[in-house]
Formats: sequence, structure tokens, C-alpha cells
Amino acid sequence: MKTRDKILLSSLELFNERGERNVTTNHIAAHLAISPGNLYYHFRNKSDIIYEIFLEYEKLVDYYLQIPDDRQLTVEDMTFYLESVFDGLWSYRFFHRDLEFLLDSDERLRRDYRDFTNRCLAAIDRIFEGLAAGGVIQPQPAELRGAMSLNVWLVITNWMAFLKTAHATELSTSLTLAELKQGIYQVLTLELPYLTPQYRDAVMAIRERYRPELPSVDERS
Amino acid sequence: MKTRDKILLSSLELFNERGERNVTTNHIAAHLAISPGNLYYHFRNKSDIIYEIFLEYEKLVDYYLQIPDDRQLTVEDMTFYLESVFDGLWSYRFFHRDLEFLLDSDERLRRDYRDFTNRCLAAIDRIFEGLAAGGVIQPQPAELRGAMSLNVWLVITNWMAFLKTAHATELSTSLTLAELKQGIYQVLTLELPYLTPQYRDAVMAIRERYRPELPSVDERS
DNA sequence: GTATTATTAGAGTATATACTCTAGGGAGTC
DNA sequence: GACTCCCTAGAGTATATACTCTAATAATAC
Repeated sequence: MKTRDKILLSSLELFNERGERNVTTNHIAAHLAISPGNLYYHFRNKSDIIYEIFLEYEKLVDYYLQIPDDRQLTVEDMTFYLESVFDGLWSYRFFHRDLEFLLDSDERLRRDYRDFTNRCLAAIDRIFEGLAAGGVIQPQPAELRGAMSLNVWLVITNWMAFLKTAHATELSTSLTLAELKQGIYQVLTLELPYLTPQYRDAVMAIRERYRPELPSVDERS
Repeated sequence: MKTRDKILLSSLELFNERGERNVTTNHIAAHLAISPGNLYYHFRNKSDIIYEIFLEYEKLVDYYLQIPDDRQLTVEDMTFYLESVFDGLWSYRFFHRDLEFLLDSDERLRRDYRDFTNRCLAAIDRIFEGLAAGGVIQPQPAELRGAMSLNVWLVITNWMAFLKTAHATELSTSLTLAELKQGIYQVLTLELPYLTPQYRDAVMAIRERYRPELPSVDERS
């Protein structure tokens, strides 16, 4: 593998593990057993590395969120979208952690991320439309659908932070993909009241598969 | 005002403005026109400053989220809770930004914040119960109520990040409290399907007051 | 007044971090 | 062999950052 690609891969790995803030360019070089000079031969600075990783992330999610316009959407489509998005979130999980700082220090990234968010929101909206056309959820006015899509986005992008900050036990048990995917339970909770009678049970059953093993609210405090 | 309190106040102000990551102890001292030595006479380290600010935040939100157990809850109560929580979020808005790093570097804070989250979740849950008792929303099984409460929490705590990252225009227009409170629109969107017929219009009217002036999803991309 | 304690200034330090610079190795081409 | 181009090593640097240390001053108690 080319050194350049190894740098991107190692960076992503270290960022995900320790958080971008805790990973320096020297760490990355050391982890690869290459010199800092070598790293800086391939990338002008740390921001460039992060930006390239973002481009990969963006590409992946855009790919996942492709929406067929020649047919309605099914419950299976919905499950696939959810699984895919959470897979993407997992693979690039460092990204949403220090998001605000990253965007503050790189204008390209700020612009691109804003557009990315809006594309995601539009995709979620179209998915709801497709599911309504497919008879899975009841059709809703565009206004409400837009607000619902935004709530879905907010829940998805905040679920990881919630797990890491609230669910964290005394042990520094590291997060697993399975735990992350319990966020699907929360997203499906949003949809529950809008399901059509004929698909309600099916979706409830899927939702049940992702039920978190968190203590209930009563036991929590 | 005591120097100690001035340090806390200035720190909060600078953290909110620039983000904790961009504010050093030297900045804080310079901003107050005191020496670093003076600052470190009052606080052992930066983490201690942040921890004390968190304690204030915690106290404020706990105060806001007190729930009367001798009566049902009204729509006015609900509005008050939402306004208050967003006020608190605004006053300590730096906190949720670098949350994960802050918790990583301070175990006290990690524990306390986890408990704080769980208290908030329990409070939201009880508010839903109270609103159901007051006939504002339809009663729901505890399981669903818990999941809904969690979604409310996720939407509230992520709304600010969304505004800063997605809504941000080219201009570095700084966020306003009014914009932040548009998050109430999103929270009320979550409640919509559960409202009782007799309160539906009232809550919809309140929701309308917070409608964001964002472009709709269609215009966005 | 004097002793004690609380507060402050400000220079200074150890460490980290992002990044630079120069020299050179290796592979291919002529 | 010599030239070129891509890549790499590794020492080094400027700056920032959290924090320390000492001495001095203000406040308070007796």
C-alpha cells in the first residue's frame, strides 16, 4: 500500500480510537514507523489529512443514501438505510466528536460539511416520501416531514455522543458497533406514530431487534 | 466581586465565545488583567475551572427541572420547561461542544455528567407523565415514554451543534438565543402525534412561534 | 504595631505540537 | 555512469500551553 494511503488509514484508526484532539501528526508518523518529514511530504498539514478522510466519509454516505426514483420504498430499504448510515458513522466515528473545532479551523471542510448535511437531510426526507408511497408510513405534509427528517438527523448524529457520555460505566468499556446500532431503536421510535396499520407490526419487530439493554429510566437515577 | 468568581465568569464567557479548546488559562488571566500565578492560586488547573462551571450549570438545570408532584402539568408548564432548558443550554453553551474531551480528561466530571444526564432523562420522563395526567398528551407505556424522553434529550443537546455546523452561512454570523430556541420547534415536533385533540391546536400554535426561518429541505440542496 | 494569613505579580519552565529543512537512498532511463 | 524523480529519514525549530516559584503586597487578627 502507498505511504499516502497508509497515513490516511492510520490517522482514521487513531482518530477513532483516541479522538482527533489526542492524536498528533507525530503520533501518526510514529504509529506507522515513518518520519514526520515523510508524513509532511504527503500532506501539507493535519487539516489536509482530516479533509481527505472527510471526503471518503462523504463519498461513502452519499453512496449509501442513493435513492431509487423508479420505485417505492420498502421496510427492507428502510432497514438497509439505517444499517448503512450507522455503519458509516461507526467507521468515521471520530468525525462528529470534534466536529465544531474541525469546521472552525478549515473553511473548505465547513462549506463541504454544510452541503453534506443538507444532502443527508434531503435524502432522509425523500426516504420518508418513498416509504409513504410504499404504504409503510402515512403521508405527511412537507413541513412536518422536513421537521421529522431533521429530528432523525439529530438523533442519529448525537447517539454516539450520548452513549459515550451517559452510558459510560466506570470501566472504560469501549464502544461497539452493536451498541451504536441501538440508535436505530431510537430512530424507529420517531417513526412509530406514523406507521400504517399494515406495516406497524413489522416495523415494531425490527425495532425490537435493536432495543438497547440500558436500564430503564426509572432504574437509572 | 471576588477574583475567584471573576475567573469563573470570564472563563465561561470566553469558553462560550471561542470554545474551550481555543481558550488557555493565559488567555483567561490576560482577559481579566491578572497574572497567571494569580489564576493558579485560585484554581489548581484548567479542569477545576471547568468542573466548577459544570456544577453551576448542573445546579441551574436541576433547579429548572423541578417537577411538582402535587399537581398535573399544563401546556404552560411545558413551555416553561422548554424555555428554561434552552436558556440554560445557551448560558453554558461551550459545555456540550467539547463534551467528550472534557469527560475524558476529568473523571469527576464524567461521573457527575452521567448522573446529570440520567436525572435530566428522568425529569423529561416525569414531565411527559405529568402532561399525560394533565390531559395534554395521550398516556403511553413506560417503555415508549422512556424512548421518547431520550429522543427529546438527543434533539435538545444536538440542536446547537446542528445550527453551528449546518446552518452556518459564509459569514461567521454568531448564534443568537432566539435561533437556539428554534430547537423548541423540533422538540414539539416530537410530541405532535401524541397530543390529545383538546390541546392539539394550542400546542401547534406554540410550536409555530418557534418555527425556524430555515430554507425548507427542498430549497436547501 | 506586629504577626499572620490571603492574595497577587510576573518571570520562568518543562513539555508538546505542528511543521521545516537538508541530505540522501532507490529505481528507472539513457 | 550519470541523471532524474519520487520518496524517506531525522534532526531541528518556533510557538504555544499548562503550570510553578519566589517575592512582595494587602488584609486581618491580636
